[in-house]
Amino acid sequence: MEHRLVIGLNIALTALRDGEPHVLCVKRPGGWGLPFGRFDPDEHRTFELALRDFVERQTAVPLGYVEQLYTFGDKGREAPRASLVSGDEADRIVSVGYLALSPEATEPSLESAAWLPWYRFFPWEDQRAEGQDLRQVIAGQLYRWAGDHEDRQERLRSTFFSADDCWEEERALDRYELMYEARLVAEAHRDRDGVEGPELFGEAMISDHRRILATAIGRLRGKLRYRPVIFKLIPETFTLSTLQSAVEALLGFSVHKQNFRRSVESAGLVEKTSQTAQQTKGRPAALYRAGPLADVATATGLTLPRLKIPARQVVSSPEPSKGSSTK
Amino acid sequence: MEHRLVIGLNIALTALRDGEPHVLCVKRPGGWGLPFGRFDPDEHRTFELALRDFVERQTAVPLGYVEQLYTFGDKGREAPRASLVSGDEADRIVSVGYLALSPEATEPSLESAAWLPWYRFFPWEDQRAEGQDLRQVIAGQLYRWAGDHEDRQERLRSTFFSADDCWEEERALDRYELMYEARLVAEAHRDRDGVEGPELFGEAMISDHRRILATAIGRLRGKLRYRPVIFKLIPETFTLSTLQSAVEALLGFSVHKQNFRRSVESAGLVEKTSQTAQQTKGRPAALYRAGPLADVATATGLTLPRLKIPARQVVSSPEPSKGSSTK
DNA sequence: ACGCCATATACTCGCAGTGAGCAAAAGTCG
DNA sequence: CGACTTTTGCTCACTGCGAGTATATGGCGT
Repeated sequence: MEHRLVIGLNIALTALRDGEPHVLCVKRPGGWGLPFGRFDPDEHRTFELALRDFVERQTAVPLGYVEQLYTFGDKGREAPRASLVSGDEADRIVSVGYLALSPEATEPSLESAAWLPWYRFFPWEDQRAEGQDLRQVIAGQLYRWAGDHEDRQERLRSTFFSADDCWEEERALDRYELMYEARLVAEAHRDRDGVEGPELFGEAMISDHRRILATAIGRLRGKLRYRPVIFKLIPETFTLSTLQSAVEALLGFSVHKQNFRRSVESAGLVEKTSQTAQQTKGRPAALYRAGPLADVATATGLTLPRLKIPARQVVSSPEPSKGSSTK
Repeated sequence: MEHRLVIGLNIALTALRDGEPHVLCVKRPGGWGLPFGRFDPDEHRTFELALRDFVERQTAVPLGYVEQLYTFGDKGREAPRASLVSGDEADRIVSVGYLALSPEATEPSLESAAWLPWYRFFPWEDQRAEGQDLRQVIAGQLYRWAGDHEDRQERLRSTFFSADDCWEEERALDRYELMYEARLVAEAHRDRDGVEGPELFGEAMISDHRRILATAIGRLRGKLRYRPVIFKLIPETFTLSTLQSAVEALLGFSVHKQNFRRSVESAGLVEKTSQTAQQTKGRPAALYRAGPLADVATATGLTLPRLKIPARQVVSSPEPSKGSSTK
C-alpha cells in the first residue's frame, strides 16, 4: 500500500519569563511536546500562515518573529508507535521545524499548554554559575562512552569540553546528538529498544521535539551574534542590565558587564531614553530602547565579551570522580 | 476535491570549473532548472538518500558535501501552469532546497544536464573587476523603482549599495528578491501577468529555481566565513593562489593577497607539502593541503581581508569610466 | 543625618588581530 | 642576461576587545 505524505509543522516558541528563556509546550499523552499541527494544503496558503493559525488558535499566544529551522524527513525519526499528527499509522510524516520569538510569555488559553524553561530539557546548556558541576558529571559519562574511540573523544572535545573559554554555545544540537548517541537522554532508549543506561539528563519530550528545540536554541544563540534578534524578546524599554541578563540567559554563560555595555552603545544598537528605572537596590539604571540601527534584517548583532570563570579549571582527565551525581 | 501533497527535492550542486563557480543544471521544456526529483516515502528513507539517488542516477555526478537550505511551501510559488514534478495539476508541491558541493565538475552523463556558471544567472553578484559597471546600470533601474519610497531606498542601500567596501556578499537572496520585486528579472513577469519591464538581468530559470540558487549562493558565501567548506570545492593539494582565487570567485570580490595567506596559514587551515606547483609564469608556488584544523564541523572559516577597489568611488554617477580590467 | 551597600556608569591600559603596503625571492621568457 | 611575473617574507599603524580600576547614585539601616 502506498503511504501518504503528511507535513507537520512544529514550533519552538520562545519567550523570556522572569529573565529566563521558556518554550511553549503542550501536554500530550506521551509527555511534553512542542505545539504542532498538520499542514493542510487546501486550507493554508503558506507554512507561516498555518503556523500562526495553529498556535494562536490553540493557545492564544501571539507569534512574533518567525523563522524556519529545518525540515526533518527521516524515517524512524518519530517514535515507533507514536503517530501524532495524522490518524493513519501508515502515513509518512515529514516535519518542518520553526523558531518563533515573543516579547512576552502570555499565559496560554489552552489548559494543556504551558511555558517551560529551556534548561529543564537541556540542563547542560546552562553554563552560568554551577552549570559547571553538571558538566563534570556529564563529562564522566561521556568519556566512558567514548572509550578509546579517537573520533568520539575528538567530538566531545570540540562540542562539549573545548578549551573552557571557548564553549560554543550555538552548538546545542551537536551536544544533544552526542547525548543521544551516548544514551544519556531518555529518547535514545525510547526510540530503540530499552537497554537502560546509567543516568539520564534533562526531561524528555515526545517524538523528536527535543531535537527540534535543540536546533532552535542553537539557531537563536548563533543569530544573537550577527543579528539584533534580542530585541524581539524584551520589552520596548529596558535597562542595560536587563538586556545583558536576557542575553546571558539565552546564551547560557555570563558576559563582561562594562564591555558589554560599551559594545551595544557604540554599535548604536540602543539609545537612551530620558527615564530611569526604579528598583530596590543600587543606583537606578537608565532606560534604553532599541536604537535606529537595530533593524533585524540589516544590522549586525552583539559582540559578546565572554566572562572567564575565575575558579575551576578545564575538564582534564576522564577521571571518573564517581559518586556525587548532582541531579 | 482534496489536493495531494507532494514533496520535491531541489539541489543546487556547485563545483568549480576553471576556477569559476558552476551549478549543475538540467534542460527542461521551460528553460534551465536545477536537478530535482519527487520524494517517494515508500522508496526513500531520508531526503539525503533520495537526493543522492536522483542526481547520481540522472547525471552520474557524485554528490559530496550536502546541506539543507530551506523548505518552500508557498502556494503560487511555482509558475502557474508548470507542474513539473507531479503529473497531476491539482497537487500541492512543497519543495526542499539543498546545497551540495563537489570538488570537481564531472561531466554529466545525461545529455540535457550541464554545468553553467553562477554568474550567468546572477551577473550582479560578481563584483570583481567590471562587475562594478553593471552595478551602476542596475542602480539606475532600482532607484527608479524605489522612487520616493523611503523603505525601498533603505533596502537598496543595505543590500545593494551599502558603503561600497561593505558589500555583504552573503545577501544574494535579498538582492534577488529586490530584483524580482522591481521586475528586473524575467521570473517576475512570468509569474504574474506579463507587463514588460525596462530591462532584464541574468538568465531565468524555471519555477523558483533561481531563487533556490540565490539561497544556495548566499548560504555558501556565508558559510565560507565560519566553516572551512572551501576545501570541499578544491582538489586535495593546491597553491595558495588557487585557494584564494577560488574564494574570490565564490564571494564575487577580491581579497588582499598577503593578508589572506597570513590568515589561512596562521589559522592552521592549511599545511605545506614538500612539492611545488609548476606553471608558466612567475615564481613557482608551494603546494598546500588542508590542515588538520580544517575540519568542517569544528574549525572556523576564513578571515576575508577585503580588497578595496582602488579607482572608482561609491555608486554615484552611472559614469561608465572604462578602465584596464586586470583579469 | 550618616555611613553602608549595591548597582550603574565612566575611563584607562595593553595586546592581538587586521588593513595596508614595501621589498626580496625564484622562477619563465625573450 | 635582463625584463617580467608571481610568490613569499616582513613591517607598521591602528583599532577593537579583554580586563581591570574608579566614581556616581540611589536605597536602607541605625
